[in-house]
Amino acid sequence: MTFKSILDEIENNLNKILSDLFLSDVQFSVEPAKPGFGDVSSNIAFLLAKQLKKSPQEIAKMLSEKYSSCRNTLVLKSESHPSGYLNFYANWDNLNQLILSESHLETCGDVDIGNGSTIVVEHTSVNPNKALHIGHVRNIIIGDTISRILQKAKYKVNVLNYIDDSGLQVADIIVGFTHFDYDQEPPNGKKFDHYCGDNVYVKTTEKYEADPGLEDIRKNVLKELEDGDSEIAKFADTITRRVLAGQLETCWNLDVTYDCLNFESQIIRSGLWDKIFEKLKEMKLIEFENEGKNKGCWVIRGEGKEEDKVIVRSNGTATYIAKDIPYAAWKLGLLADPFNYEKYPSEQPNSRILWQTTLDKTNPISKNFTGEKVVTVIDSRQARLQKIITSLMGKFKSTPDAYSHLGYESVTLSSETAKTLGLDTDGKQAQMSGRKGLYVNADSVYDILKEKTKDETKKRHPEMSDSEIDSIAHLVSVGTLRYEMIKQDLDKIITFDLTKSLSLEGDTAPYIQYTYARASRILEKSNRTPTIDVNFSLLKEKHELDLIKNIGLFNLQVRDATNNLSPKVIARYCHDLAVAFNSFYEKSKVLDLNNVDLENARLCLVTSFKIVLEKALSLLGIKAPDKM
RNA sequence: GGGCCCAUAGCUCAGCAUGGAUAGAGUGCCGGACUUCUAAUCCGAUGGUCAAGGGAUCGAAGCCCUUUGGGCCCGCCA
Repeated sequence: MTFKSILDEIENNLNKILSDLFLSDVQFSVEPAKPGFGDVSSNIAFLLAKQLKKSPQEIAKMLSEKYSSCRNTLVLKSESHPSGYLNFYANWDNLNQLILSESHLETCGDVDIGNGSTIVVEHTSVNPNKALHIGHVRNIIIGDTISRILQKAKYKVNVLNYIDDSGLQVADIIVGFTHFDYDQEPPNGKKFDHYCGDNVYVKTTEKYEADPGLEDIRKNVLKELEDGDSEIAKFADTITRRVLAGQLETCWNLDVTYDCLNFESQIIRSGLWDKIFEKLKEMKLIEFENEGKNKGCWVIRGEGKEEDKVIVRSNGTATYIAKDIPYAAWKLGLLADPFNYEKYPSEQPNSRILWQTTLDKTNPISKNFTGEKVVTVIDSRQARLQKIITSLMGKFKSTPDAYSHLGYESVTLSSETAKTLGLDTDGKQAQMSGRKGLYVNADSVYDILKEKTKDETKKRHPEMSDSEIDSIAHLVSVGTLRYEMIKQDLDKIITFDLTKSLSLEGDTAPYIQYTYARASRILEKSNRTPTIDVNFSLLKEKHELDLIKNIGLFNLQVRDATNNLSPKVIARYCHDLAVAFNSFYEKSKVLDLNNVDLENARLCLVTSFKIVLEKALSLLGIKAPDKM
């Protein structure tokens, strides 16, 4: 137990007081207090004001008096504030010990919300015809962070990446290769995914605009992609897998890994659609139109004033959204699994095994990557389609919230950055576009950051070896990028600027990582093995207690982040922890105090801080170096 | 025409779910702190009609309604 212990103690006591007063069903809050108002606050007096026909202040006073006779181990005293709040002061001698010894446990920060149940997180899912750009990175980092948090909350998480290898975007580069003779080997050793995106895709789509007659070729290729035996499909398969390899390299470099890759082409060929189509008809979730503009189509009725959505065209083929329905149902385990599984040919960096679906029956391995719940990370431009899927899944499964769409706003380019890419936006931010070549690649951003952080590290540590500098710069670059993508709320647009967005100061990962390095140095120089057998009551300075309090809030933050599927909660927590430590660092010396007991106690605090920050950062996929 | 999201300090954002105390950070600008456990740091100063208007409430940045400004979505494309 952690800081939550004192909250629980207070809540229990208040409930007891309420029942003694024959009051019940009051949903009062017990929360960490704002600075200057003790350690814990409750709004209970406000809520009772009407019922008791007294002012909140009077009630708080009355409750505070009653509280003093409650059994307490963690509360020193309660106090009524003139505003009406009931504030509590912690017995820090006891609470210090509780929090700091807890922090050494492997389970520190764990909350049991998932209870071991399975949950699918699908993210990334980028068309395999181009390299990942900074907009995709937001999706990837949100998805990866959420899956780490859910794991901490005791879910068994299956991370999926959906590979749309039979769509229009893939058809476009295939047309480029087959009709415009693009070389299959990129020039000057360019990464294959970059080459396909920057050269083949952009240039091919330019040609469509110049010659509308090419549209037929494109349609034909698209059709052949769905037929697994066609030469085009086989060729496309080799191309998309090479692009995918490049994309995965980018993800792995950012410490993002997966459990399984699901290929759209295989979903199409598996016949899952036919099964779900029958089910939709049976359950009368779709209707056949006999007249009107959608005559001859199967549609889902729009709610209210919304338009009907065509699912099956009048020529009998399924639309884009229709392809998503069987996949969503498969993720929830609602369909018999038509796939076998094989290991992906390359290994992931953290040795997590990556599987991929296959329809090859020669060496059948079955696996289960479905989940009782599903979180699909897609940007909010897809909200409408995702709403339809969510509602359908709610009807298939008894638990209506089993499927959820985690939406987020897009990443746009600042006008300055757009200008460097050759687009004058008249001072406005610009939407990225893979087709128009208007984007900033993830790999380039990483490279820029790496150079920058290398320079910074060299400046500070001229004595370091190149490999040491390289590994620090890698951790800091990845951290910076990941933190930048996660620190604000999902519904805020991120305007990416090549210079401004890559700051290493202030509310950034390097700030937090630097704090970690400071702690590491203290422990290193102390030449002592950390121990928790110390006199905790020696820690009583305000900034010490503040740091301890922050350390004790870890599991509450994990709970908050999980319940709200909100990764930024953890980002803010890491930042708060670092701020608290820096304040401690400035004001309290740890070493050379000529006071062994105090030194031991402070070393214990530094150790706890380091352990908890490391765990919290790991939820963000960020590692901190011991020196930087 | 219908739907979703955003609006808080010069700029970028927390706080809003669950109304209550003094609306917080970062950044910028100005000033200060390296002979010290690492200055990618810290301290101070500056900076706010919480977009506007209305409503319910003892009490609103937060809840409800309206308006304005901005972004996005609404194809038998994917």
